[in-house]
Amino acid sequence: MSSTSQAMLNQGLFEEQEMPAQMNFFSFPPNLTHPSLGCHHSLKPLTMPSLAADAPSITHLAETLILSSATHKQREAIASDLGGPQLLSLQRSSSNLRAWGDVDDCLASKSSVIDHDRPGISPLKMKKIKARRKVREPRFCFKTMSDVDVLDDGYKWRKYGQKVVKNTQHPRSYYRCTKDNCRVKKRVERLAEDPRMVITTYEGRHVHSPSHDMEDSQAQSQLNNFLW
DNA sequence: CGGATTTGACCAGCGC
DNA sequence: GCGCTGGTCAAATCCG
Repeated sequence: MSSTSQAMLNQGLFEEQEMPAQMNFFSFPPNLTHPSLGCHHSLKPLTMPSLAADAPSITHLAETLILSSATHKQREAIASDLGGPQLLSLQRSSSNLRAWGDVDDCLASKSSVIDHDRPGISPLKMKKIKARRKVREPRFCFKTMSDVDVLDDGYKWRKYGQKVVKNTQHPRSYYRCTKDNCRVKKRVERLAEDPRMVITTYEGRHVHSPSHDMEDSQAQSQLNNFLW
């Protein structure tokens, strides 16, 4: 386990919160650790963007996480700590409608529905929709408590920008996956109200595996079988 | 010397 | 149309 990973503290799972940027927001640490488990299970944050093509299974993912990684007793302990199964359900709220809309679009395109085949939508409106869609890919956000800004998620990132955003004290950093043809991006910023909290936002979907091997590979690979 | 980071400039979306 | 803001580009700089 890397020092970066060790710096992370859990914040609870799938606790949806209001975010100004209208995105799916999870308090979901990249490296999930639960005391009732004898080991930690590294969950790559990019698991979440990968769900964009299979949005209805987000709740299933949470359930899979628990069901696949622990004994019956341990599952009960986790569920109890999480406040019951309702916390594992990702609801569609007003705060993430746009992101969900993109997910829906993704699902629609998966079923081979072509935009211009849709009846009742004017070409102008379609153009506007496409213009917005070009900018807004499904995004997924994680909140972790960490001393370091860049969390070790197994992928290699190159920083391409930094910006001070309005009403925040801390700059937002922009990263791009270094892999060729992989257009995944992530943004990293610290929470204004609590600088100890790091907000990591992923956008896009990796077309490759992580760039380096993770430790405790057995549990890792077992879990990955469910997630990738 | 090559790759990564920094940082000011530029661009595009959005609200008024 | 204009100004504000977030996101990206790319030249300069840093660093191993």
